Amino acid sequence: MSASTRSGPQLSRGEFGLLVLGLLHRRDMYGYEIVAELRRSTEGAIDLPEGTVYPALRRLEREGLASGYWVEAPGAAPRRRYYKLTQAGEHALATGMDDWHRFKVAADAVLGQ
Amino acid sequence: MSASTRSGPQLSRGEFGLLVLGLLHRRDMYGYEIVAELRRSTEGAIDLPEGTVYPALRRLEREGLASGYWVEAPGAAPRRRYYKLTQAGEHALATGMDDWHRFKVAADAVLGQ
DNA sequence: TCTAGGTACTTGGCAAGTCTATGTATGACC
DNA sequence: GGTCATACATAGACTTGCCAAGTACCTAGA
Repeated sequence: MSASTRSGPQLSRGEFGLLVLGLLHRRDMYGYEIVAELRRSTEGAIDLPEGTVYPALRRLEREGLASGYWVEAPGAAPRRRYYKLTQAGEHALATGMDDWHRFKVAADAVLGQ
Repeated sequence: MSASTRSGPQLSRGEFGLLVLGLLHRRDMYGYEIVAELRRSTEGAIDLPEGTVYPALRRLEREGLASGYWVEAPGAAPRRRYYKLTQAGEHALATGMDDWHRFKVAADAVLGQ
């Protein structure tokens, strides 16, 4: 045997899920919009493909952190699946931001700022 | 098709590899020492099990970012496999820290600091 | 002497997340 | 009619992270 007892989650897995939670905290959004908004607001620094975002949204929904609903788009564009943070999602966001902050500080310490 | 051309790596992939590179930049280290040092210097915020660190070291070596060498331990303790950053490793560290910094800023912007 | 615990590395295998690529469908524009 | 943008979906590959277990040796203590 080896390795002591481990504690909380190690981040870096589901980090993108946290970002999505952060966006949904502002307002309800749909997948395609999230991709665009992420790219826009980070000036391309974070550029997640649809193949990452859609599964992430389904994950969040499956885990009860967000709930989705269909909205017919104006005109006759493709309908959109909007997602809304649940209360559990708000809580997970708070916890996740805490973890993120601790991780950031720790990583910076290791990397020499 | 969709989603424009993607650019560099998205970080959060190989983030732990970056931390290891950061440690090796200070001085040559061996696996068990890295586990302990990471835990110590981050006050437990980053606590990687051996099952994560040893494979990571092998990965770095396979990719030419670090080179390993055996050292007989003083006394008659188990021998240690030390790792040293290669030039490519130093370069990858610099690039990785750049990416990390950009990611951090972008993520904080999304999360509202 | 027997046991426990620390050091140190290794490996198998699963679970999960990410990304590429591709597909569907629609409407707008030229 | 062809192209582009919107919008969602998913299969499959790849990578990572981690648990769990094992090997081997040494020291300390009962």
